[in-house]
Amino acid sequence: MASYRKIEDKWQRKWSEIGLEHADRDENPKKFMIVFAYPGVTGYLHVGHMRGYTYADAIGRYKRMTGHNVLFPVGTHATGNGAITLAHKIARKDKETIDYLKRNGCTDGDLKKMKDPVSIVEFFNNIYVNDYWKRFGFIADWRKFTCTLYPDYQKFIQWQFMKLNENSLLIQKPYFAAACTECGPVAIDASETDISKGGNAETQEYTLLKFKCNDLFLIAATLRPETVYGQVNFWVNPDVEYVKMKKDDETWIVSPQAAEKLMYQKDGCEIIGSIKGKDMAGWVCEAPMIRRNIPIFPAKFCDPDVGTGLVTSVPSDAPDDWISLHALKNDLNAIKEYGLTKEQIDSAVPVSIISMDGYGEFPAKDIIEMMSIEAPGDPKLIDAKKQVYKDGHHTGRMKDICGEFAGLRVEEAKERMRTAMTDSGEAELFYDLSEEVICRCGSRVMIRRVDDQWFIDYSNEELTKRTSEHCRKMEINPVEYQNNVHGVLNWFRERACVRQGNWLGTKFPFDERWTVEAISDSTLYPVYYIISMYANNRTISPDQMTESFFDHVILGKKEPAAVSKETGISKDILEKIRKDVEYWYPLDLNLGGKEHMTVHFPTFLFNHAAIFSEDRKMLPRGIMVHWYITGKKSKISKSKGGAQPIPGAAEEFGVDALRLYYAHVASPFSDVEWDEDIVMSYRQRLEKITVMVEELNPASGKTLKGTEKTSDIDVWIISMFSQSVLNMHSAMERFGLRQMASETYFEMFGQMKRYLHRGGCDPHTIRDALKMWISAMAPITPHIAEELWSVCGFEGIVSKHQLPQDKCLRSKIDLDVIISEKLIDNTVSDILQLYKANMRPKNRVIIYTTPEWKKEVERKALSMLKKGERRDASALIKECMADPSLQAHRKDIPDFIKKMDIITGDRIIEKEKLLELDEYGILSSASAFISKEIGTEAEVVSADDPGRYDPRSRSGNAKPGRPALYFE
RNA sequence: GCAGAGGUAGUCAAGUUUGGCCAACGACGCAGGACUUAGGAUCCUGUCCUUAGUGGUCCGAGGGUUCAAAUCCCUUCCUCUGCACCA
Repeated sequence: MASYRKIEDKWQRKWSEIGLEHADRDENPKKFMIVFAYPGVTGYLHVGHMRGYTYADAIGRYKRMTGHNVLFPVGTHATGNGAITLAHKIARKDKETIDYLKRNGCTDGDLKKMKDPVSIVEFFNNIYVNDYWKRFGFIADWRKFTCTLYPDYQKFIQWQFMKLNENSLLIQKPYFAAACTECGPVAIDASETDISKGGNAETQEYTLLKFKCNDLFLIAATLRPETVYGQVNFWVNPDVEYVKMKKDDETWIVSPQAAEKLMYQKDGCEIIGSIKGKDMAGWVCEAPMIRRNIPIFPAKFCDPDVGTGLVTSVPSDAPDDWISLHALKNDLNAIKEYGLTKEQIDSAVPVSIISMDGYGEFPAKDIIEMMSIEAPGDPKLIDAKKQVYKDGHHTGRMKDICGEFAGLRVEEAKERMRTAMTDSGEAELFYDLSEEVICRCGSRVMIRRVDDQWFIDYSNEELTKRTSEHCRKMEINPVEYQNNVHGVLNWFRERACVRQGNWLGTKFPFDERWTVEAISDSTLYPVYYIISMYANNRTISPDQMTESFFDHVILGKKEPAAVSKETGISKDILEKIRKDVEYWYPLDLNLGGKEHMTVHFPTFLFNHAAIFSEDRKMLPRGIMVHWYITGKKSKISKSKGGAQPIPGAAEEFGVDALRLYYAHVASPFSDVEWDEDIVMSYRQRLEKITVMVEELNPASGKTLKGTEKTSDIDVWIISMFSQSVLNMHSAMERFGLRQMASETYFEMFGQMKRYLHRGGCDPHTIRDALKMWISAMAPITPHIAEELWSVCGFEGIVSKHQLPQDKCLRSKIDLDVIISEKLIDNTVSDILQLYKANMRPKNRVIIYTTPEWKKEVERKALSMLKKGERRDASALIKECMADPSLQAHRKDIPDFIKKMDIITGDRIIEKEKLLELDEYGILSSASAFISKEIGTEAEVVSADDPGRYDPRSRSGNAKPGRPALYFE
């Protein structure tokens, strides 16, 4: 066989030549439309990414081979700032980036072309299509390729937002977003795509508590508003110079850093002066909620970067407060230095406010003792704080002292108390990041209030209900996701859908200062694949893609004549596109990685439900989620410099070996660790199969010198193959690619091996079997399948061949033959089992068949079972005793019945067949084969032969399907 | 925190929905043999202990239901994943 690369090229060219990839509407009512969630254009992909894409192609090919007209379009998602960031890095010759690009095959010439974001997207679009998808032999309709930056795609997105608006699903309200002071909104995630530091930061919601002190308000920020009943004093950092900030008609005191942050979130802020921390020590202020005067004490743990730099003290539940208060009480110098009075110090007595499992009166004290923390500033205090916070949140209840909140769980009290205080004007909300975040540009990222943010209202109850109901009718895999997608839909709230700043994407149609963000422009797009070709081949221009145009072709609204007049698109073309949409939609399967479960898939479902609200037959039919290929020990062969590039892997292993690897290595619903040795073992498996098929090749005429008479074994192989293909069909109803692969590359291979081993050699049988086998290979390993198909001289190309269907397959399955062959195999393996126990025959093995009376007893048991009677040994014994034909064996019957297996379900039919078998005939005619297998002469003796040779009375061990044995 | 997934023999990994062909598919690894090639070979056999085909133990741990549990129920330990302007 020629090299993999040659074979791959040859057949890919062939498929293209005959237009296999073109998906056009026709008269076939069975259509299948499949997409995978298109990738974001952020650089090269690696071998892990091909897993899901390969599933999509294999499913598409399978559907094509089972009578479907298949549409499998592909595209890319370039919205966002990935390409912008990359362009910057290339421009400033960032070493890491350049190395990474070159490692993946990027040349200096390519680099020169990658000057601006758009050319970068074009560059990668080309790589994805040619080096990944075409290289892997995908049969996708390339004419329909689209990218989110294309002007026609953007017209589609604008239309989509008009429709959302029409359905009252766009709302505007203030929003607190992470944003760079220079670049605008940024995404904070661990991969740090937008930012250079702080990927693990979280947005925290603080409650700003206002402490009145004459005409000033000291502002403390807390994450635990429920602890206000435990406030006994207030902390300032004596070393910090705080600012006085005018806030509407109040004057607030906060740290300078906090003032800056507040100005991004609140109106009417103005810095009007400053005040030293140490000057405030010794003051008294009024605590919110409890309305009690508490003293202000100095403490160095107040960090001006965290919250407001001022802290309210709840020693009962805050370890920092407990230990600082304790330290202060013993620090006479400090008391003197800051002019604190003894009364003040004595007044600060911890108040027990929350009861928690595993803690006493003062949780803060307990944890400090448990962790043996001795002084303020101990780094262990961070963990102590987290622990108390967590335990309190889970198990805590408010004590009686907490007024109207007494008895509430902490979780609930937190919400209620915060609301009570914000309502009364004693508190306000404030958002901050849990750690410092720095933008790619070097500026600090802050939480900024955006007054007129647009949202898609996914919290809309009617929409959620409708979407959720539709999900029940869908085919969603894995079933776990089908079950909990409803929870995800309910959990969805409004989602900010547009943003400002440096960002590639579609302009928001109602306000062009905004750009549609990356999730919201990739929800309804599968339907656009049906239309994109007409824009790609310039049948229509983006200008002509007006609201009416999409209303007509997607929703079937408006008269074609009117739309034609408005857009200048001919009526014929409009009708053609509309018919295409009606033909291909709904989408049959959307396939994507597990990361899509909580964001993309829900919005995909929501948007379809929203936009096709009047045409429910257009709602998607299926979703399949797949898990990842991960790097070895969390890094994909990092020693070799990162993940293996796709073209290199294709070269090394061959595309089909990789495709088989993805399909078979594990369930799609679990992560797999990339391991080259395992990929190699799949390559070897394909080689074994190739060698076997080539040797069997009916066209070569070099083997097959047998009797050429159809025998049991020929019936057997066709039965087994039919059963395997039948199993494939039933597995593929839920897209069970792994089982399909298992049947084809393991079961059928093993069956063919056994057929040859057993002496099978009928050319007609082999021809029929190969046809089935090779066509079963075509969805997963199409190149090798085509090559073998052609080597065997079969007509046409296998990718267009139809797999035999259920009815035809069932008619070819001969259960009797399958069971007789199983009897033979069982006999052989029983004998080998005895060899294992170190028993070896000196001369020969005698095989005794089952006596008729035992079969009769089992028949009676079966008929009782079939009548629906419970298995009842004593009734069965009675019935057998009464049967005159069993008289001779009365003594053995009870013992035999006790040892009988329990049979249920489908096995009843099999058992019935087994009881009708002519064991003696079958085993006698297979005795030559058996002898060969066991390496000793085998002789078959009927148990019902009264004069049989049976020196050790072994024949009594026989039962139906399991002959008795005697070694001598 | 919220939500979800999972622990199966040396390794990877099926089986769990619907309890009974389960000592538990398969692959890899390992051992022995065949062949005779220098190929990441191929073919056969074995791979928990024990044994005339039996019996014992076994599916994270501990209980329970049942004639029967890897599978159902409860408790417990451990691991992993996703969480919204990141696709």
